[in-house]
Amino acid sequence: MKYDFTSIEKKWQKFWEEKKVYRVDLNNAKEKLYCLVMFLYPSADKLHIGHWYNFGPTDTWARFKRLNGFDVFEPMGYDAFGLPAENYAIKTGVHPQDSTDRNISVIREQLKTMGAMYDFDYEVDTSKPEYYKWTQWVFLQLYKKGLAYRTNAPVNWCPKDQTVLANEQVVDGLCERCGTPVIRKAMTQWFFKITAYADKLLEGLERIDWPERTKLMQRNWIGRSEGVEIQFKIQNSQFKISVFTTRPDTLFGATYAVLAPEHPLVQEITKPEFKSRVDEYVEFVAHENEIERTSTTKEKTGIPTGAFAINPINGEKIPIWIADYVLSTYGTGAVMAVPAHDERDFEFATKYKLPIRIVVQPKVATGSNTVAAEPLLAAYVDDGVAVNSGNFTGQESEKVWNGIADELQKTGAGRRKVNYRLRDWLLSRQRYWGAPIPIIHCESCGEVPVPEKDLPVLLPYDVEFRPSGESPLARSEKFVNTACPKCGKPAKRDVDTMDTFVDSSWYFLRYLSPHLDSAAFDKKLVEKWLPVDKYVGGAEHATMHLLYARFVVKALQDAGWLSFDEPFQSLVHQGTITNQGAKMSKSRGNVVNPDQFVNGYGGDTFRMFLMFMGPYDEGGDWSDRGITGVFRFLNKVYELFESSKGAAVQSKTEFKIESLNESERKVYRRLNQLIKKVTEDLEQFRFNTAIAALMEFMNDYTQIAAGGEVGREVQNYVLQSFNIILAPFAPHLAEELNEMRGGETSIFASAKWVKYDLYAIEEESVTLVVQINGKVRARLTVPVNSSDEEVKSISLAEPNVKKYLDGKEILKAIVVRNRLISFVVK
RNA sequence: GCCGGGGUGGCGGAAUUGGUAGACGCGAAGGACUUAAAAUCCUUUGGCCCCAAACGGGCCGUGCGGGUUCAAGUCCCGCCCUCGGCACCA
Repeated sequence: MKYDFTSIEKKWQKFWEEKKVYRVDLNNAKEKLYCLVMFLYPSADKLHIGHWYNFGPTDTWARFKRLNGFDVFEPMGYDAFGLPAENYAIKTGVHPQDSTDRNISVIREQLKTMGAMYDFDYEVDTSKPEYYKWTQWVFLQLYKKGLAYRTNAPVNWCPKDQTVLANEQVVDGLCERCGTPVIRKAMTQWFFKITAYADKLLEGLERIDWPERTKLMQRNWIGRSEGVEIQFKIQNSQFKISVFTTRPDTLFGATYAVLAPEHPLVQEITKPEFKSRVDEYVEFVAHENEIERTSTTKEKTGIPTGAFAINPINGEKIPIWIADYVLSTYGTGAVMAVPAHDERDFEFATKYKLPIRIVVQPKVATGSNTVAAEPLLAAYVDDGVAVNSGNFTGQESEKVWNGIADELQKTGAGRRKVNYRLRDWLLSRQRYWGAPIPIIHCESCGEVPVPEKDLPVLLPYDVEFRPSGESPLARSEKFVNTACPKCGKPAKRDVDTMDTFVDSSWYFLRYLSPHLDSAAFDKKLVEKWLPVDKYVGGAEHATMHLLYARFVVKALQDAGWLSFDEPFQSLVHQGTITNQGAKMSKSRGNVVNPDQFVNGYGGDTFRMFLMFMGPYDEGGDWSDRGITGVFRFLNKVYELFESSKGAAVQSKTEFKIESLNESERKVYRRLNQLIKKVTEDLEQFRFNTAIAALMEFMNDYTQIAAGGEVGREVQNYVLQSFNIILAPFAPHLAEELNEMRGGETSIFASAKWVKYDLYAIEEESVTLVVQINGKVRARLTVPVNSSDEEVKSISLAEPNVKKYLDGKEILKAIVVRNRLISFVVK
């Protein structure tokens, strides 16, 4: 019989589903293990290679854990709300709900061909009222804690599509869909106060097992910086400007101050004779688009206001400018400019001929490190010794930093302050396909949250969702008009929907009880199963989903709903699979469809090939070259089992190595080495080397066994063990082979991972090299753990060694046990 | 510009963390089986060289240039290329 992967895979998929092999008793599990992949975005009706690459290997790890006795919960679901479905609808007229439902039913069938342990009774679908009712509930919990608020803020606006865009839809300042430069527009928007958790989000990173680079990205994104907020009085004015600086030690070097053009004080302080030019400039900046405004290569522009600020440290009068390089959204929206010690200020001061004063000199002023007298060629931004700094002159930067901060604090002109780069999370979308925000606006009561008993606020099906600049829901009279829950008078619903990242920031809580209709999640189960033990997904979510989910969990903990504050204890990123160097995407037309490989080689071969390609976290450029290697391997395995059909499934599991003949001993040793290798590699997601080891073993085993010296008992033991360690990689095939050998149930229900015999692993002899002055001159085979003296005398007897030692004096001989001997000669 | 990952045969990639570079697989070449092809199996396969030949020996070789060491893909210094993230965050 040939390896008929098509019927084998169908057969076992059906078996698993019917027998509910992967059903976990969530309440009574003893060794819980929650293994999670980032759920699917069903914007297209097909899985692509990236999904397989994410899900397949993760399932292999999960199966490995299951065989090791864990109660593994491995769910799958759909992140079904979102723009792609809506855009598709706008283009084709197919309602997003219809296209999403259709896509999901196709995808679900495709998922089954992967042979993962998903229990489809535990699916979640974020676009279903039974799910988003609880997304709305989550919103209300945050709202109650004062963590959701509405305010007027600048958002990304695409003038062509007449719609607001999510940040992630703005690529290099352009609208992702039509390529039009995005502009900023002030609109009243909903925010989550994620900045209130900045320090907690930083602190939590210390306690979780995540890739360092991901933690670093989050740290950078949060961007904590310690500094001082300093008040500058304004000459002849009751106003003050407040600036944030991380370099109070350079305060004596401040030669001007700058406000962001949007700063509220601009209108107040501008001198009448400067007003028309200032207004003109503010108008000009407002019309700059995102690329122009944020480009670092663009020349900075600015204009004086005619007003002057008083430097609180020395009473000096400095001009106040407005300039586009100061952001209104960070710190106080105003800076003190120290051109000698800040690159941006230096560039600006040089351009506008503003004074530059050196107040820090390098500690050791030697060579190129010397800061020469003016004119400076570049800003000196490092620490050093203060100069031109009043009483502080001569002190080191750090001392000056604290000295000036203390003095400002004493005089009330400043205070130490921590600032963050992180902004609050803008969660409202003027879009149709999302969860409605459960808020009602009442003329007499104002903003009123929808009472929890009235959830869900249903998303109406029959809505004109083509974009026109206002929320599509605003056009649905039926939706908008309601009664105020407080006073009963006519009121209007909030017409915005939530960012899909809200949906995905709590779904891992819902999986355990997806059909529960009395709560968002089953508290008892969540306490038992969370945090997620292993979370696997793309690194592109490092500063979005992975940050949002951490925030929501922390907020829910503070609201008393959870007892833990980190959702994902351990995180792994799969690498990205590219095609001809570019990310696979529909718009590039370079998406590779996995079906052709599933049909041509089978799901087992395909998932195994993806694991064999290279290190899991590196991904790589797609090529199907090599898939035949894995296919051949599985064929060989199949044929080997086929040829020994009828051998007992129950076999001896341990042998005394002394009682075996030479071939058997070799096989037994190789097998135990293999088990050790695969066990260690799987633990660390090193699938490629584990598979290479499986192949090596097969090669060696068939060769040794061909000698005919390997007895039946040992053969049985080898097949039995080999099949178990193969099972996580090729689950369908393993089931079939197990059945061939008389197994009566699923191998995943009956078998246990094989323990290796440390004693059996040790080799009897090793090959070691002889080096003379660093060059390899001979290789010898000696008994393992031979003594240094033995090794030395054996190597000295080698002809080639003799040749090179002839007439030389041995200065040193270094022996590395079981590795090498190295002679140093003269 | 800043931060992080990575450069190893024709290709995907191994290498116990300083100790036999190129495991495993693909591809290629030659051979066996076959009327033929496919499939399968066997042999060879980093480059150059010495020898009549060897399953013998030598030299070079892990992006480039230096260094440390008995020994460097691995450590140090200085560059180049590439991928990812951030990008006027004061």
